[in-house]
Amino acid sequence: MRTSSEEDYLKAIYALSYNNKGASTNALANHLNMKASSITDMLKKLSDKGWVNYEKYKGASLNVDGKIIALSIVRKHRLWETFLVNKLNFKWDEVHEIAEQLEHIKSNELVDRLDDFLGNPKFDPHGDPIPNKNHEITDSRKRSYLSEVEINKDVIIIGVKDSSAQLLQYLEKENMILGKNIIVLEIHDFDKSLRISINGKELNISERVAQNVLVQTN
Amino acid sequence: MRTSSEEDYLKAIYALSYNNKGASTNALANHLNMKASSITDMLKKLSDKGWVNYEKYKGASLNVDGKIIALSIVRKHRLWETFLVNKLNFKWDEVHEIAEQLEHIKSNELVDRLDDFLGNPKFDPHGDPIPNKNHEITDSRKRSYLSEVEINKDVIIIGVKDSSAQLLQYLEKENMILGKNIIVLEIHDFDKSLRISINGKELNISERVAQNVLVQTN
DNA sequence: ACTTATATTTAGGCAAAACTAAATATTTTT
DNA sequence: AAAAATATTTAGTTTTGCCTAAATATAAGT
Repeated sequence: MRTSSEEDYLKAIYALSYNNKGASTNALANHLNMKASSITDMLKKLSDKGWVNYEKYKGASLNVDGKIIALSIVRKHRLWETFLVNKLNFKWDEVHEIAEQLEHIKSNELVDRLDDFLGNPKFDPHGDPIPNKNHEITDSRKRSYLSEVEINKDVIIIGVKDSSAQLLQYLEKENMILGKNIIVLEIHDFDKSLRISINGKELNISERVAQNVLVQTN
Repeated sequence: MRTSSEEDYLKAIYALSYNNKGASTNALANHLNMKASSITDMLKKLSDKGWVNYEKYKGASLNVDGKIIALSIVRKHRLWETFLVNKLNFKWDEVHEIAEQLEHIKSNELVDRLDDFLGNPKFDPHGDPIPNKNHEITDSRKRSYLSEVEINKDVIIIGVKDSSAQLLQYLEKENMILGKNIIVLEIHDFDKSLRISINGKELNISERVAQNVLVQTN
């Protein structure tokens, strides 16, 4: 058995682990809004429970069992977000907090039935891929952040990195919503801000925003 | 703000309070599977928070604020059970545990949207009335337990008292499911067991079972 | 009414999960 | 390579919500 808190840590380690690298204590503390000492405590515990590889001063990474748990939480989170948007008509910037609670509900039967009820969706309302029953993510789309797209390439918005309500509301206001086509027209040297074309209109956005918008490039 | 644990206590006090009487420490301990000393601790806390009237050695009752909270939890529990049965095709004996978790999800918006999504149901799959947005229960049906029904009266199953999986499975096996008509043919003196007619067939059931089956008598 | 039984409370303790402050490692800068 | 800055861990504390054991209050039986 495991607690919601443990699940949150596993999910955070998963989120912060790029290309086989683990997550540092400070990065986790920052991500989870906690003090570093609390992270150290929990990493020891998760290591004892056999879900995490942890070595003093060297951060933590998920082992096979830990990754399965993390992916099952991600799966639940994204399925519930899909439910909230597709069935209960929430907007995509309103669902994160609720899904943070729902992802901890324990019942495999429930998750699988919810999956079927939603029509086994492959992506959630933010464009993120939903792991399947076997904890596999299959996302064949080539994706990158808008800040890294080459000029004049036609791309489609498929998600965001930071799913804070502030960012989502900003994007909504500028009509930069899921599925929209974007062309990067110019990158200004002095601040790396972008001039983009969307809906036939031109628009300037900051580097910060571009770094948080996920696009499909093929 | 309040914890899931506090919500469980308020719900338990509500469940054990008949005709303006409160709930005793021991009754609560039994209902919640905890020790009496734990109950005393929490009753003091709930009293300090202004949700419960508590006097030493005299048990606890809900005040107006506490009752509103309890009813909002009951409302969530019953709406989620309805969702699980009506939308995800669970059977009525499989949903209690999951609903015990879901009832603690915090979001008024979510509850109200769920209510609408389900078509504003008045009763849950066990036949219990669902409190409305304003925490009012309106159940005009005349109800009693099967053990108290007069002989030869035609009644309809509308719920159960003890919603344990064992009882629900027993009822399902005997085809005593929600909405079925029943006539009590005879009450055996020596053990108060009942001979009833259901689906045109005759059947014997124990007093214990009859005491747990809720029926509509008008 | 007094004794016994039952119910409830008090007192003290424990584990989980967070914290602060101090100590120690590691990394970066000069 | 030493000093300074940053990151991490250790040690000790707090709160929540439960527990056990002992003390006390209430209820029941004779």
